[in-house]
Amino acid sequence: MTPPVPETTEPVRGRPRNQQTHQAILEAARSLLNREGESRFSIEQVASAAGVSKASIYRRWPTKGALLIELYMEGLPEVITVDARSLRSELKRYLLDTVERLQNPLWRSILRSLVAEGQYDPVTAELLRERVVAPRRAAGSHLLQHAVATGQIPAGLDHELILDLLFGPLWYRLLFEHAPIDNDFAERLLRQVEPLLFSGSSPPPVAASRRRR
Amino acid sequence: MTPPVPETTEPVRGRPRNQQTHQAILEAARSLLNREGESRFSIEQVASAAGVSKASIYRRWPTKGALLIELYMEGLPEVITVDARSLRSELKRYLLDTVERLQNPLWRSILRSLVAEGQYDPVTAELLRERVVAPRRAAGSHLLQHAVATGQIPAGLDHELILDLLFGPLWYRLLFEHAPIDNDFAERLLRQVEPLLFSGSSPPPVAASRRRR
Amino acid sequence: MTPPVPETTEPVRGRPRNQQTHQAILEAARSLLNREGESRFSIEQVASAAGVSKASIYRRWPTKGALLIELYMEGLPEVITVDARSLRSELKRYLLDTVERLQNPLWRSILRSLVAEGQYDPVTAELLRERVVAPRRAAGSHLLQHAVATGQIPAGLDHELILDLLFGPLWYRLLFEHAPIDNDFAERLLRQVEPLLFSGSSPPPVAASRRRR
Amino acid sequence: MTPPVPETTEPVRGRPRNQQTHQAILEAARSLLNREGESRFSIEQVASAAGVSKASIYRRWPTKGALLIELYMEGLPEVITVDARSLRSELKRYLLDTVERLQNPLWRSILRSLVAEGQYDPVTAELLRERVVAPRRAAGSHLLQHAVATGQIPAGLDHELILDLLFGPLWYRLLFEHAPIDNDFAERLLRQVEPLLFSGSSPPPVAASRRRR
DNA sequence: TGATAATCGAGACGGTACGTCCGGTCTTGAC
DNA sequence: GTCAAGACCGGACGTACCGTCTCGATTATCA
Repeated sequence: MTPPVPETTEPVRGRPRNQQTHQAILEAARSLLNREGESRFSIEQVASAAGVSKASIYRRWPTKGALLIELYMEGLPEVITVDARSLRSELKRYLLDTVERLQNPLWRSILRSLVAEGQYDPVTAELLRERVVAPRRAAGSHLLQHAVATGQIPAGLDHELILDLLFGPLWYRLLFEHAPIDNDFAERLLRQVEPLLFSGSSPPPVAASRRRR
Repeated sequence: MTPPVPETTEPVRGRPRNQQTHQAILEAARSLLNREGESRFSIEQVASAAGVSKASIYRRWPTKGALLIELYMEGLPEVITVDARSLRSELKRYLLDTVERLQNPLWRSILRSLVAEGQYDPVTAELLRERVVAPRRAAGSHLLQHAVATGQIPAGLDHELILDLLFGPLWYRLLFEHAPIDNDFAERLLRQVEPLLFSGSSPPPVAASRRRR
Repeated sequence: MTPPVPETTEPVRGRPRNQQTHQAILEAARSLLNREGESRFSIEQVASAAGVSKASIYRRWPTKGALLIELYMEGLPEVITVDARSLRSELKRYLLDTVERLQNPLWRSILRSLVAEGQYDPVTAELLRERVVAPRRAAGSHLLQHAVATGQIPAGLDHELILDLLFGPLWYRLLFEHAPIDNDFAERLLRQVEPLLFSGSSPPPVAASRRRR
Repeated sequence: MTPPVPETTEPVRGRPRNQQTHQAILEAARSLLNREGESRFSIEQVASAAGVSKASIYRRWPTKGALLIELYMEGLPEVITVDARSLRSELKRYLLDTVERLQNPLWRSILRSLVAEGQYDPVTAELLRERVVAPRRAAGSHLLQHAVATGQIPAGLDHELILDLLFGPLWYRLLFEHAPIDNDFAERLLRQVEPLLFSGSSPPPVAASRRRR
């Protein structure tokens, strides 16, 4: 998706792909996923709901997982502009955004289907790591490094583990639904994780965070 | 789970279930799951591998998920004796045990299949919550409450969230395999979460984290 | 059924068969067959409808066909008293009796199920010939022979073929239902077959038959 | 049946059916039926013997009965050219042809399976009447009418009943196998039925049988 | 009074078949 | 080369019956 190099628009031989077909497929897939949990998400149903041949789907996406990933990407902001100046506010912003997206049944359905698919299909599993898990972790990692560089947090923290603590609970609640994913959850999650970041040996920089409340 | 009281053991009408059949099914299921990720886990294959009719499986487990849950339960210690005297050592023990179990491909396969199944089948989802998620959370919750009562940790901690922080990362790594689940992970997880519990240096813990409330 | 030799009532060891069970099975079978054509006639359903175990059925009747035959026999008069004095009146009586029985859905259902079963199961096929087809043909044959002896019909007629002409059309209409089996049918059948019998070289004995109309 | 007019041959959408698959199914079905009476005729076995998926069979024939009917039709001459000039010779030709076909175990097997199936499945029953029973009766009826028109047989005969007398005995012997269906049978059947048609010695037939009406 | 034995209901058991759904691939004619 | 349509094989689904079997309980005859 969104290749960095513009790839010299290779001259496209034969009939060009119909953009309407493309959209119809995505639209149908979305509407099927919206009927959350109501039976398995199948290519067959997408095709018939979109009035499209199965081949037209497989031509575009080699795998159910790939289609799901595309739907997932669509729901994300084009560019993730990270204001790395304040770690605290960035974390908060990220969590609240995520929580908001996860209120949407479609979004939840996409992610849950992706995880389900990924447990059996290694290709989807790889996509899931590459496109969903890794980028988020990379962004988080970058944020933490920058915060170290700017003295917001001490060096020597276990960044990997901190990212697990941030993302783990979100997936946990998404997949098992033992408890809601809402703003309250986001705030309590932050409140738990923050002390791990700003608990420097010397007086922790509590001031800034307080002002923001 | 499996109530200790025999509940008036109703008089066994009809031909009793064959324990060998029962074991053959479980055995076959285990061996199929062991060939991790290699195609979907299907009742059909379990039946044929066990030399058993499909009906004999459906007679015992109404659902693929129910069978998986049984396999999951088998791998657990009958009674979870929690030595609640020391929260710190109990947490460590629990995490190391869990990590060890998760080294086993079969165990991982069972849990991953369960999650996958649970994303589509509401019955399995419910089983998953009831038999897998809830008991663990209950035990953890009990542990924390006892630790409060014995003054090991301050009152007023956000137990729910702490449990999310403990279990979330485990599932996160299990399902996405972006990083290993090993003793090192367990120790680092503990090292991160402990300060949230034992925040103050000496017994009665009052700290920055509490002030923030 | 009804063995000619009384067979010395062998001493019956063990618990005797329950006559109520016996009747319950037959009753249930009848009621299932009465719901004509509504799904296959299965031992399983008979057992459950009769509140009886399948074993109790198989103990009495080795085969679905055997059970059906028993139901068939039940619908017949104990003794078939043939008044062989007048072939003409006997034929008429037989046909009208048969037609009347075939008005009964249960009776039709039994015979149709028997034929269906007999096409696949050689044991039922044999039963069908022995118990249903052969006795009727034997009676008819006997009747014809007596009529020859008493000079009612000429010698040298093709008895076998005449029996085929009498019974064939009945089964034909029963199995394909292209036309009803009613009194009109019986009378027209008789009217066609009679000339084949009473078409002696010399004036046929028309008088008697006319008076009966 | 298979109307001569091509009925605007709708433009064949999608991948056309594979004629080899089609033939493989019919071939497998035939070979299974040839192993006469050896177990029930099942779609499952046809599929596996033909190396074809069950779906490919159900796509073509909605019902076991429909497949059997197709096999039945295949064994018939495309067009039934009836030389109506001589009723006597036509009847003889028809009966001898039929008898010859019924010597073939496959043919017998098809018809017997069809009858069995038709006793339980109303759809097959209807097909059986429409495709097997009715056309033959229609042809016979037409023959008789023509014979009346050309003065070969008297008007006023009971055509329906005569057809029952011709076809009934054939089915009767086919289904119960109490006696063979051979040329001798055909000839004796004819010999019995003919007098009913050509009752008078010379052309314009008026006879005892007519007076009885 | 027991021992023996066939019955009873319930229901488990391995099989076979049912008819449907989906996965991914392939094959048409039309564009 | 794409498109819709839809055929194709394979595999799984969950259900229904088949005829046999194995239980504990019951009910008779024989010793």
